[in-house]
Amino acid sequence: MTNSPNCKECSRKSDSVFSTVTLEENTFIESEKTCENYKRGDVIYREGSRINGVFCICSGVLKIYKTGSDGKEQIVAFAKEGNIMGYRSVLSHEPACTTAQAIEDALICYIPAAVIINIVKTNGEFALSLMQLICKELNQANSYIKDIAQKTVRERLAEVLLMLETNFGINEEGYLNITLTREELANIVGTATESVIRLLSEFKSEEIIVISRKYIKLNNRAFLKKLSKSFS
Amino acid sequence: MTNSPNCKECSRKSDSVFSTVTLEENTFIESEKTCENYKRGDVIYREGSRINGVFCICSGVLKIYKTGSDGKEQIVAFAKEGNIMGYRSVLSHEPACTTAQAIEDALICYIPAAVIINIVKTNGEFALSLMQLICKELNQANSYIKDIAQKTVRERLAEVLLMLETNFGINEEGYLNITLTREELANIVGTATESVIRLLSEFKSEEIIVISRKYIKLNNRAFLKKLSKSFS
DNA sequence: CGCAATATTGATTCCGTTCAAGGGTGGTGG
DNA sequence: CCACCACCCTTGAACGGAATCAATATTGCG
Repeated sequence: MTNSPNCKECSRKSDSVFSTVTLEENTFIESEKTCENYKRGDVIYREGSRINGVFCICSGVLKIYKTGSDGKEQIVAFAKEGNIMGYRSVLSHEPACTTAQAIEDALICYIPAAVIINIVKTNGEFALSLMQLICKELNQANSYIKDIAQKTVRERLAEVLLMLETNFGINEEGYLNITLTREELANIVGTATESVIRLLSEFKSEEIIVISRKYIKLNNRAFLKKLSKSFS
Repeated sequence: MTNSPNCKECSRKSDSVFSTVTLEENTFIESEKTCENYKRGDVIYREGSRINGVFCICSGVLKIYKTGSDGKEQIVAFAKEGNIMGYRSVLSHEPACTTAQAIEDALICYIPAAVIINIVKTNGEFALSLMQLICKELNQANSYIKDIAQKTVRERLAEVLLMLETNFGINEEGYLNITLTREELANIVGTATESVIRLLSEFKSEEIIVISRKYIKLNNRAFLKKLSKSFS
């Protein structure tokens, strides 16, 4: 429980579903929500646990993953400022099907389930935009099923690097605005850590990327795009 | 355009989202919908094409797939009676992101986009149940990403066989109520046709399954379940 | 009946995993 | 302040699962 940010600010953030809530709904949310700070590594909610509300990210970055039977994580999404999480469990009254963990310090709001469900039922525009959001995620998930099934690890790594740039942008020096461990990168691509390391150093020696510590810069997007075989 | 089935019948079918539409909405849908028969192999809509309505399946079975850059299909879902398709494109006003093709002769209704969107906006219960449906698919998709990334082909084939039984049931002799080509099976599992054939004949010689032509009977569910490492 | 699609089996290759060992880095506490 | 420890990164070697290529066999439809 810390300094509470203003939801009206959040709702203006890019591609937030909350752009369709009315002023009074906004006020209602404000009055019912709580906020909390999380440190890198903190788990916001865990796969299998009960959630009784949704989480909105004011700042920071989370990874959303499923854990395999051998304990290996598969990252299925990231969440950053303006994003909403946990709606699946809330809407379906089911335990969380993923784990959400901070990879950067984060400030996150919590909105009780009843508030969200009420708005979904009474505000058709909000329901529609939330649906569009879920549909988009569904499409991305289906695309990724195809990619993991059909592409090589090299192709998928190229794709993931481009996705990270699109999703998180670059800083003034051109480096990706996100740092992941090699293991986390492997857990997105769906491969072994060693494979990611080998391929990154291949890309580096082919001058497709530049690596400085944990920071990565894409040097040849056209090549990566061609390699990734993604035409979106 | 053929003999038009009654939507009230459809809406009673198991797990149909239409169970939440009101009587008058139902009547409205009836008056606006059109129906069509499709033969095995017919494509209902193709990835990239525009759809201006949703499809409801009265009878028959479809495969929903994405096509990779080399033309290989990745099946991401099946649709059978009571299911709805194409809502993603309708809700988001985007081209279809998958192809839907009949693998059994099918009778399919078409409901114009405006009708569905109108009901979503005005009937909160319907919006909610449609959302729950999409969320369920999203969760299944994310689970499958993890599975393809982490499990062996053998494990995934076991999982797919169990899924087919759950989804389509068995006939009086215990055989799966669906027949797929080996290639289609491979396109679900995400592997090569030859690999599926080899593994099926392994399962057969281990007496885990029985194969009679295109028909498959699961003989040892417990073993398949253990093998698949799925605990759902 | 004949052709085309589907299924099967074998041989070979190779991509990626696994196992192993060593080097680097950052954070913490004495 | 720096020494130590845990964690992360890197590289090498060997193995193995699955893809690919190739050559039939079988099925079922027109």
